[in-house]
Amino acid sequence: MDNGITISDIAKLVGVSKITVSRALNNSSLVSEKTRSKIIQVAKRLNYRRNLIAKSFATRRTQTIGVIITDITNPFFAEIIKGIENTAKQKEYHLLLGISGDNIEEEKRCIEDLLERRVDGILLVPTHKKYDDLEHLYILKKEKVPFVLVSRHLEEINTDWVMTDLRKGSYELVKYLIRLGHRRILFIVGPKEVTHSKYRIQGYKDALKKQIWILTKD
Amino acid sequence: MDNGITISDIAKLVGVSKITVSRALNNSSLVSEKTRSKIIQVAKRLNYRRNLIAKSFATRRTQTIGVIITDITNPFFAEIIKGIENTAKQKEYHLLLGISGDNIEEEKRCIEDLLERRVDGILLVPTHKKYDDLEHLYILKKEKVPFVLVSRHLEEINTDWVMTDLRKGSYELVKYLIRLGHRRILFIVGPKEVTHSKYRIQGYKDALKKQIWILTKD
DNA sequence: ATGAAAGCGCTAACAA
DNA sequence: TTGTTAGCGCTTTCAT
Repeated sequence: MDNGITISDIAKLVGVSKITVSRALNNSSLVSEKTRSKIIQVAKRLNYRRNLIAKSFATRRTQTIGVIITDITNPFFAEIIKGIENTAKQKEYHLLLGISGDNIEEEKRCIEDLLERRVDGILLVPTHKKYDDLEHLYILKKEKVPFVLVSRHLEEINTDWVMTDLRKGSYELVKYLIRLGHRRILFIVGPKEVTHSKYRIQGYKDALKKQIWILTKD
Repeated sequence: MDNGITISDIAKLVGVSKITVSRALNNSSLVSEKTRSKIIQVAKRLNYRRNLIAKSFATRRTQTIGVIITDITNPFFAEIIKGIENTAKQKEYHLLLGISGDNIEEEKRCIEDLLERRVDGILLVPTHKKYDDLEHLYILKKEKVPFVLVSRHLEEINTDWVMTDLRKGSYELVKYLIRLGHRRILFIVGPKEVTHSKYRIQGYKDALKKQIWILTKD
C-alpha cells in the first residue's frame, strides 16, 4: 500500500538523526540549508511520503474537519460542501464527510464517528426535524470541540452559526411581486414549526406591511 | 478536545492489562464474559472514546476510503457520493472527500493527499479532459493501492471501473423516438474526442440501424 | 544547528 | 484466559 519509506530511512542515508529530517521536511529554521537540501534530495529519490497518521498521532491534530450534512443530493448543500472543500484545501485541511439523512440518531452517530477519528472541528447542518435531545451538542461544548452550526440555528446551544438571511430573502421576493403589481399573494412554506418557515413568513409579512412599494416603484 | 481517557485508565481501574481492555472492547473471544462486562461498564462510566488515529497507526489501516470527484455540484456525482457513503457506513468505513474541479493537476494533488493520509482505497472519477499523463495512476498500481475508476474508463490503466451503459442509454432513447414515429433525429453530444460522446453516438447509430422498430412496435 | 530519549494510544507476537 | 514486550512513524523536550 505505501512504499514503506520513513524518515528513519532518510536519516540513515543522509547520516543525520530522524529529528533533523523531520525538521528539514517541515521547513524548520533549525536546519542548515546544506543539510536540508541534502535531505530533501534523498527524500525525493526514495519517493518518501509523509505518514499523516503517524503525524496526527504524535501531534494530536488531524488537520481534518468533519462535515455533517443532511442530504448531499440537495444542490444547496452540495454548493456548501464545495465552498468548504475549497477553503479547506487552501489551509491544507481535509474533509471527512458524514451524511445524516436528516435523522437525529444518524446525526449523533456521525458526531461520535468524527470524534473517534479526532477531527479538529466540526461543521454541522443539524436535522431540520424538531427534536429536544441536544445531548450530543452539549457534549461538543463540554469537550471543547470547535463546531459551527450551518443553515440552522439552535437557541439553546451557544455556538457560532452561519445561515442565509431567509427573512430578507422572502422579503425581497414578495417585494418584487408587489412591484409588479400583484396584490393577492399566496405564500407557501414548509411546516410552520420549523424556524426556517417562521423566518420566511416574517419576511413575507414585512413586505406586505410596506405596500408603499406599489406607489414608489423605487 | 477529547476527554483524555485511554484504555490504560480503564485497565488500571479494572485491574487488568491494557491488552485485555483492548480485547474486550474489540469483541475478542479471548476475554471472559465477566471481565468484559466489567471493562465495558467502566468504559461507559468514564465516557471512554476509542482513538481511531492511534488504532490506525497501530494497525496500519484507516478504515477510510478516499473519494475524488470532479464536481460535487453535479447531481449525478452527488448521487454517487450518497450511494458510496451509504454502503461505506454499513461497513464502518469513512469517506475522505477530494474535489478535483475536473483539473488534472488537482486530481494528482488529491491522490497524493489521500495517500499521505493512508486511505485504504480510492474511488476516482477521473478528469474528463483529455490527458496523456497517467503517472499518478501508475503510482497507484505500483504501490498496490486498491482503486476503482468511476464514470470513466481509461484503456491504458488495468483496473476495475464502474460506469453507466451510455451506449445502451442513448440507444434506448433513440429507439423510443423512432417508435414514436420520428424519422429525422438530430443527436447533440459533447466534444466528440471524449469517450462518453463516442459511446452515446454509438448507441444512436445502433438504434438507427434497426429502423425495424417502426414496423414491429415491439 | 543537531541529537537522544521518551512518548502519543493502540495492537501484534509471543509467553505464561 | 491473561499479560509482557515491543513497535507503528512521527514530534516533543531537553541536552549538547
